[in-house]
Amino acid sequence: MGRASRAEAAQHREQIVTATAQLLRERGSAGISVQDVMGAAGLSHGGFYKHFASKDELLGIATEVAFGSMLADLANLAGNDDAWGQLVDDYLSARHRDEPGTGCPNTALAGESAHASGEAPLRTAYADGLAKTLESLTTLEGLPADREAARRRAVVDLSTLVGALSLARATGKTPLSMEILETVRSELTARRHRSA
Amino acid sequence: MGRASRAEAAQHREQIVTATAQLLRERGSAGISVQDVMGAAGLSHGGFYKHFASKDELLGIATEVAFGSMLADLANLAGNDDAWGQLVDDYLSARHRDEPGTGCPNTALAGESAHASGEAPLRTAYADGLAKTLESLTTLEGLPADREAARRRAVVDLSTLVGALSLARATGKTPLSMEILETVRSELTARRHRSA
DNA sequence: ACGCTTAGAAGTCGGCCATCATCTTTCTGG
DNA sequence: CCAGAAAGATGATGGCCGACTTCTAAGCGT
Repeated sequence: MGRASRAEAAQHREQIVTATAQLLRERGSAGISVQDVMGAAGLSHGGFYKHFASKDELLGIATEVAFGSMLADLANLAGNDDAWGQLVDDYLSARHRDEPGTGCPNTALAGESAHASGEAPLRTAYADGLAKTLESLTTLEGLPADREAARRRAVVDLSTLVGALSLARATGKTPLSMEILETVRSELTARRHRSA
Repeated sequence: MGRASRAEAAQHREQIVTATAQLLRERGSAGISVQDVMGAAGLSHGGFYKHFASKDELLGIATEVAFGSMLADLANLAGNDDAWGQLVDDYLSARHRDEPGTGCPNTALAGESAHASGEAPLRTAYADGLAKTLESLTTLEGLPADREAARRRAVVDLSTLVGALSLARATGKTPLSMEILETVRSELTARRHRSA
């Protein structure tokens, strides 16, 4: 294949980023190679550096994209009534546990960000995404009146969601994994109803 | 150097395992090489396979050791009154965030276990360690009477602790990281006092 | 003391990130 | 409209580092 048009090239770039955003959440940064992501986009590995300066740069961009789609889903949920119940049920579902590639980057990429160096693009993208997640959660579930209380509750609830999903994923498809999901799910919905 | 005596060899093996248990929690399995762990024990990389069948086997053993010391610490805490407050303060401290190598494997190795294959020694060791952690937490904070409620609370509380520490580590030494630690810490101690 | 076993050291093979020469095709200025 | 220039993609290549195997020599039982 010779050369692609500008539109095609842009599309290729988007495919690379999209594929990386998924593979990164599934396997982690060490689990994917440049060849992997180029192959997923249907391209050869050589042209990668016409699109990105380094693998690290791509990981940062993919992290932004992953957070972007997740925040969009969260915003869509805002209109729904009982948005909180929906959120908890989806987040702590067996489906979300088994499909990290399309799931919440706060959980899937926490370890990646922790191991990345301080200046790595992935780390800054993660910090930005987490901050936006907390803002969105705060406005989602909090009344404007007691905004500070809503913020605190958002921090605690997100911690619980992320921790429960992490533990469930670490144990795979086992009874213990299901116990964690179900216990936290019922406890979290009950707690919200109590204070609502 | 030719060969070491049996006692020296056993000591070498223990050094390898201990160093791995720390490095694994700090950098993750992909972040450490056989050369790294052998170098940490003061040896050359070649002799590794006289001690372990594979890197995966070592990671499993190191995971067991990490959980073992952590469970011992947890058992020591049981005698103390206000063990819960102690636990929360230690777990969500800046020190624990910044020193994963000596910290809780439930958090540090959750992502590793999630990415490992179903039969990997690390994964089975993690599942076993998590189960024991939950049992220990259940007996620590629950009255024998309502054991089921104690178990449920242990699951939720551990999820919250693991999630908060994961998020704090992902954001490093930033104001957001401190906010997460402090918010969850105060919320968790308050919740316990309320129900005690 | 002797040979067999075993711990350790050097070597091997493969994969990964990044680069380059080359080719093909698309933009662009006259 | 068209030729030169540049961009996009390819396959080969380099250098490096990884897990694992093969050689060597020092302990240990008899």
